[in-house]
Amino acid sequence: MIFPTDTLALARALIGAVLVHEDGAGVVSGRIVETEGYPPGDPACHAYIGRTARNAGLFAAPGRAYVYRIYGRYHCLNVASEAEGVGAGVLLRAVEPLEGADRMAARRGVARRHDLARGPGRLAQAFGVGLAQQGVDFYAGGALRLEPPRSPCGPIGTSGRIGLTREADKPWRFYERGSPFVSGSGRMRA
DNA sequence: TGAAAGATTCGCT
DNA sequence: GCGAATCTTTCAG
Repeated sequence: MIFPTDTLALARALIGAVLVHEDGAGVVSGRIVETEGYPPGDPACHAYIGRTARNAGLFAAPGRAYVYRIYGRYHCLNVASEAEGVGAGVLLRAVEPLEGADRMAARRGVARRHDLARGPGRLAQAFGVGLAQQGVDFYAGGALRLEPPRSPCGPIGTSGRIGLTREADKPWRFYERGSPFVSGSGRMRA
């Protein structure tokens, strides 16, 4: 497999990789610029409390999609990692739109390119990803898939994770330095 | 059966 | 920059 199974290694490797989603109307794709890792045993990980109906996707084989609803309004897209039966994954937080930016804008209702997929909920909405994509294999080359970086990515930075109330200080957030598409500046929370 | 918390976003001040 | 919206899942009694 071109992507590692170790959670944090995967989170880093995904920076610069390309997320592609083909739906009935066309292709949307984007270059991943921000991720967060949720390793096994992490108190902030959904799987930490044990396997439930909701987080079962995290226990799937590496490379499977785990989609969950947050705050009742939005979806977040994750990639399962480690091994089947282990609850861990990587959250995709932001991408730089490549193809289909106009379709993202239509779905999101915004015109500014850097606002199309900056943030987990926005990313899922822009790509048209929802619970229907639960358990999809990113490595199988299907409608929803991950592709290797098309161009060398810039320097990668790390920081504490965003939006968490526990373990937020762990440096398990990865992002491309200097990219205007990361959600880091301007919307950090304590 | 009831109550609280959560990996967020949008809108108004 | 700060506070509200919104609903599913999970924990407690």
